[in-house]
Amino acid sequence: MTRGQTRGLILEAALACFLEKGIAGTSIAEIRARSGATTGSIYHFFGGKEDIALALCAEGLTSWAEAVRAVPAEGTPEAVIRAMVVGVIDWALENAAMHRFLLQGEVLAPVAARRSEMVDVMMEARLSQERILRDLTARGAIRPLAWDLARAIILGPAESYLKALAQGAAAATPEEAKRDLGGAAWAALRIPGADRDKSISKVGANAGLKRRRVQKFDLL
Amino acid sequence: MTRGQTRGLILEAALACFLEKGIAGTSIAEIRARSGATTGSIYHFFGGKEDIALALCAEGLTSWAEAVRAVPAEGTPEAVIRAMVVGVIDWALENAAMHRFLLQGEVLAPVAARRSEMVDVMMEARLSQERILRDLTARGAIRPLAWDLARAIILGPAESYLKALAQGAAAATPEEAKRDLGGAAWAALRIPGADRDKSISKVGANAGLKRRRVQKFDLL
Amino acid sequence: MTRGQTRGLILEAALACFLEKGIAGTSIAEIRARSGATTGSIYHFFGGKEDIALALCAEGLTSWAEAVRAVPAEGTPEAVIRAMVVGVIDWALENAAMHRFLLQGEVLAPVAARRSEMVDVMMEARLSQERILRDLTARGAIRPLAWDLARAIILGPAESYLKALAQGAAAATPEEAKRDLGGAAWAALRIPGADRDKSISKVGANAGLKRRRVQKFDLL
Amino acid sequence: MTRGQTRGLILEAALACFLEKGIAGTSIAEIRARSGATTGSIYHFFGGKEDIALALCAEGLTSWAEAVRAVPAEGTPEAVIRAMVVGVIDWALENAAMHRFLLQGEVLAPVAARRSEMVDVMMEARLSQERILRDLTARGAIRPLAWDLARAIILGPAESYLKALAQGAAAATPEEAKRDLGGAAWAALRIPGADRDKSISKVGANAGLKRRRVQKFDLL
DNA sequence: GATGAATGAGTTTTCATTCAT
DNA sequence: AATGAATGAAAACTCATTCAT
Repeated sequence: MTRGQTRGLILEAALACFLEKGIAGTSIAEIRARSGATTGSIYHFFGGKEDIALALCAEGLTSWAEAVRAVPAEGTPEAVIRAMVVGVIDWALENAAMHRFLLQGEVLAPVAARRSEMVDVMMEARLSQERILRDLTARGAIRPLAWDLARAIILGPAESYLKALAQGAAAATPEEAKRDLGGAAWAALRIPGADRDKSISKVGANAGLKRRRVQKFDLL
Repeated sequence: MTRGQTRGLILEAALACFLEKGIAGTSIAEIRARSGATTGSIYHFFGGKEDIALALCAEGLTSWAEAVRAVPAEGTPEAVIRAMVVGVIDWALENAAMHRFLLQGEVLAPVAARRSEMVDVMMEARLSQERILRDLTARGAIRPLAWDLARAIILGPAESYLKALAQGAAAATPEEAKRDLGGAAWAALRIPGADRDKSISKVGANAGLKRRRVQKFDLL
Repeated sequence: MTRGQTRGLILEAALACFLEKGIAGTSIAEIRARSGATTGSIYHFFGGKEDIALALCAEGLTSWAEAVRAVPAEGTPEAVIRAMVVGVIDWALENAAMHRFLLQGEVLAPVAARRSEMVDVMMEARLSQERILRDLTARGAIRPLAWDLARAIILGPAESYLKALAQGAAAATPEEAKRDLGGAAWAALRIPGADRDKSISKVGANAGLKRRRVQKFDLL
Repeated sequence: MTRGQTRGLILEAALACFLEKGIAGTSIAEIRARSGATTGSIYHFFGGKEDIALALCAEGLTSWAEAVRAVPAEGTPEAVIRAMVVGVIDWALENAAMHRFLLQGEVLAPVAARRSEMVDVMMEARLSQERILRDLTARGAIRPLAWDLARAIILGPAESYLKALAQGAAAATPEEAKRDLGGAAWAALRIPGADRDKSISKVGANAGLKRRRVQKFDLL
């Protein structure tokens, strides 16, 4: 094994295996064979299969959180809502393997339980979504809905579509999805009579935003 | 073991185990311990672990399909859309464990492979959803979207909410969710200028409805 | 494997292996080979290697405790002291393998930690020794020594001899040892001028005997 | 790692590990963790685990042999016997860890097999004990007992006491033990009617001392 | 129907040891 | 001297499944 890259090869191979057969369905031997690493090396770098999954998870969640935080919060309300939908879909397309890995139900629960740094990363990402939505609501730019329902309305359809896409069961192209699901989210949240072009110059002060405790997480 | 209920206890225990650790992550020994049945009993009633999962799956899918088909297809377009959302949420709340079980990625593929009658049950349920949406589209009652996108817009938010609810991370009550997510779905799909009260008397002929190939399945 | 005797065969084989190579030095594979049982059977009956050792230990300690309690506490003081020495040596000779097993330092510590029933068994055995010695002391039949020193004086030499015997390094025969070590113990504890033939009819009331806490154990 | 003390740290850590879990039960990784040294360092200084044990053993045996040889063989028989008991207890108290290490059954056999110079060291030490006892016996100063029984009578109780002490189960203080176990040994070996003060001026010629084959070794 | 001992292949994990840096 | 990645054989352990009772 070429020195210094073993750890990465193991993670790469493990991700591929986990996607094909699930974590529980993958054996260390398969990871070993696929990565070219030896048994000893795998246990040199990781505590075991679950630890590999956790490492992948940390990597994926960090990347996802960055993407979430990178969603622009400025522009018209419609642009902001659409950007959220586009952000999710783009990240999932660019990180297809990781996205499917994180969707595997068995993945996130152990992370929340064991890796508190990861919990913080996710909290922060969700907070940035919450901040945007609460601000739009406060400014009367979208309908006054419970924050988690607004989030479900914006991101739920995207996730539904992405799941179908991952399974090869999607009829619409990603471009159509971004356009139509973004449009649908805006249509669902906009206030019919309101001005349409009040652009947001800067997200207002987060005054009164209280961090509610959220114990478990999902990407969407 | 009290006579005649062993089989049920095994299914119950298996469902709980599968939810906690996934099918592959659950061992027969765990089902044995949780159900109080003996190894021999389990193999008396079932062919093995996968067979138990299949039995659970068949039970769940049948119940789900009934719920889907029971959604009234008559009334105003808005009422129909809202009924779809309410139907999903109600079924999931009444069958919480089964709902989460069927959402596990590893569940449905083996069913599709082994139990062709289950595939028919699922196809028929999905077809009934598709039929309704295509009909609404054809009549100009909702926006003309790809069928899978329309489905994602209606059911995606509900699923998102249900996930949060199952994790204890939902702020809104089920009643709020049904009302607001139903409303959002309708707002997203309705055609702004159209008459609002054209009620559907009967779902039109399935004319032109072509059964597209769907390789994998998801409830939502 | 003939039904119903597997567990015993495993214990038997394990004892032989442990004596030859120590617990840590014995592999499950060796126990499997020697017992004729399969890996699965070993894990069916025991939790692992340490659990087998614990089971052996429990067996051995119970047998030892019975032997200790069976030592007659009546007769002349000299006879009582000699009986203690003889009791230890006889038990060790009759249970040679178990005796050597229990002498392996690694054995007793985990037992004390994990099996409280065993701790009770040993406490009781030691208590019966303590009772006898305290009674002799109280009656002025032996020198007034700390109870643990009296015990060391009586049983220490026997244990020393038995260790040498187990290693094939003993020059004296067991008969000589019982006679001479019994005699030595009596010579060491008797009070020179005292009557020699005050026979004990019955061990006196255990008045004032307070059970001191003893946390760790050794056979002798 | 501070220069020049790595080797010592490794030995120290290894001794602690060996005492806790035995040699076979200790892994190089544990010694590494406990010593703070790296795998490479350990193999730089030692050939492997057994080599570390051997080094410890050599160190301990040399110290023990010196203590044994330092026991004064002159004075009254009683003083000589008492000095043997005191010598053993004092050495064990000053070298508590090493004492317990050398008592572990698995320790001495490999040494005897691999390090012939160590065998000589041990033989010589035992020989010096044997010489004293044979001389006392020959002069009629103590009872005529098999040499190994005399040794057991003198050192067995001390060892019994030391074991209890190491386990925290000893009631008597070391001072009491030295006094009372020394006294007991003398009481057990003295010849009742004999003169009490025949002091030994010099250990007699080793006339007739035949070196018996001793296959295995024990400190006591 | 029910029981739980028995099976043995497969999987996970440990560990002494080597070696390039 | 020191480091820690890499190795791979050996050991520990799991588990679905069979079967005599």
